Amino acid sequence: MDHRHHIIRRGEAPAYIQLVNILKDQIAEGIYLPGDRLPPESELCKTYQVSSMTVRRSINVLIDQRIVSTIQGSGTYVKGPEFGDVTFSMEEFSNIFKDKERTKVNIFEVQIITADNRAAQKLELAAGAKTILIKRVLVRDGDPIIYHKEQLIYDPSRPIVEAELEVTSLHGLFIQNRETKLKTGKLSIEAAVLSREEADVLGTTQMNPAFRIEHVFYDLEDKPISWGKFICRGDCIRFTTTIGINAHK
Amino acid sequence: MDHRHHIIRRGEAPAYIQLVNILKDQIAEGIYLPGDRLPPESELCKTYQVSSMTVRRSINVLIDQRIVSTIQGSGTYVKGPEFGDVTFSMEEFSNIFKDKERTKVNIFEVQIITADNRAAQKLELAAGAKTILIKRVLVRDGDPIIYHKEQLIYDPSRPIVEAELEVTSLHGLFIQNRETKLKTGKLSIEAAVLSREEADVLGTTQMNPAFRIEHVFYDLEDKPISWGKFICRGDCIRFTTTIGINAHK
DNA sequence: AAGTGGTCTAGACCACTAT
DNA sequence: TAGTGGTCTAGACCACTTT
Repeated sequence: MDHRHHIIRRGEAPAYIQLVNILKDQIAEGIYLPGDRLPPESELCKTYQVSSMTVRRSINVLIDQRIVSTIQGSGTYVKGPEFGDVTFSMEEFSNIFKDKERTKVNIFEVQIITADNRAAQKLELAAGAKTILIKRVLVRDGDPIIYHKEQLIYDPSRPIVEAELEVTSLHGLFIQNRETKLKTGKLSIEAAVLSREEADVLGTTQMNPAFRIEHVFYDLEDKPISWGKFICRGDCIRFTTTIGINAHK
Repeated sequence: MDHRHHIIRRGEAPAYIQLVNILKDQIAEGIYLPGDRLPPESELCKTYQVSSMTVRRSINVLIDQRIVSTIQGSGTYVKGPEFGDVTFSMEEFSNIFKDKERTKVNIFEVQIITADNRAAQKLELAAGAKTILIKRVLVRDGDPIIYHKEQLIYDPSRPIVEAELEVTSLHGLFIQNRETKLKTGKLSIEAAVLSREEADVLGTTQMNPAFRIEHVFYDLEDKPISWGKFICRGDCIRFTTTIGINAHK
């Protein structure tokens, strides 16, 4: 592979991006190996005829991408791929919800129930407080693939209106809108096997593998709004990612 | 909560970090709500007495953190938390391997076998080629929690030496070292239930939930080196993360 | 035309590391 | 002390949106 050794002005990508790509190419080709020191920034300035700020910005991008790390006063060093740096994105998962042509959300149960200990703890409620239980199923191409079970805090002083339910509506969670009342959330993924009820809802057999994604959402005052779980058929969902240098072309 | 409205020079955090925190605080307090436009950068320059480059850098940090997004020529807008932005880190998982006090890796099987179709495809080998099969189990505090099954390409023209096995040794994967020969990898997580063999190795009962993390690692020439799976007891591993604004204090 | 985000410079200054 | 990373400025220029 041939790689560029200078930066094109006018109408090309920004200089700092071009420099990022040049350095990434050189690392990917093995010109700089893990542990090697890159040329000092002052030298990169001269070589590529850019200012120190531009070089700095390029290096910062490489640091963000965990391709290099720096030691002040010493140099910039190429990192090897590290397992601990790996992240999995929920984007694929989220895209299932956004594809309105193929997917449909059915609410099949809504009722007001008394929170059990676990729910009360998660929602920071007194034991015996009331919550709204919502059960939804997400259907893609006619097949149920995600079962969502959620409890919302129920404040008797305020009437429940549809808009209230919308607070954590699946649509609102995945598509940005101006009415979002959520500030933060905590999520955790665990491996599970389907219970009888879950298997029934998802139209599959009990004991099949599944992901359970538990969530608690909080409002602007950091008070819990809802607690629930997405139960996803394991044969429909898989999280993938890459480690190391992602090709930029 | 009281929040600062000016930037402290001398000995404090860098100006751009302080500005990031000021803006994050204001968003967290609801002064700017999702969909709102932040003050123009020129105004932030005047208000906080910093240069445009410094403001820009702060905004870039907020963009990276998915707290705001910008529309050129229009403004900088506060985002609400979005599911698609969520990522899960393998850091917790990786830390299990790094804790050398509590964890031990046992190789309990090494043999040369003929690659089946699936292995040959993943490793880009001709059908019937030979691979080295390695089975390891990771034990923490005496309990087996992760079972690692891996096939390395076997090149008869090169003798197999210990160093060769080290290429994808668990240690090398998790701790950065200068001998890393890997360039990239592909990883995917699936939900699974333990097979008979897996349950035996992990000392638990069949049909328990588990994560299976499949991996393919590639060398500098983008040729596959190894293919394998980590099988993790579901009751030992859980991936957690947060959504929205992370408190900076 | 005016306002807003986005890139870039040339150099200053500071903090840290190596020798 | 010399070299290296890290922050910051004051202003220039460009691309895009809004009015």
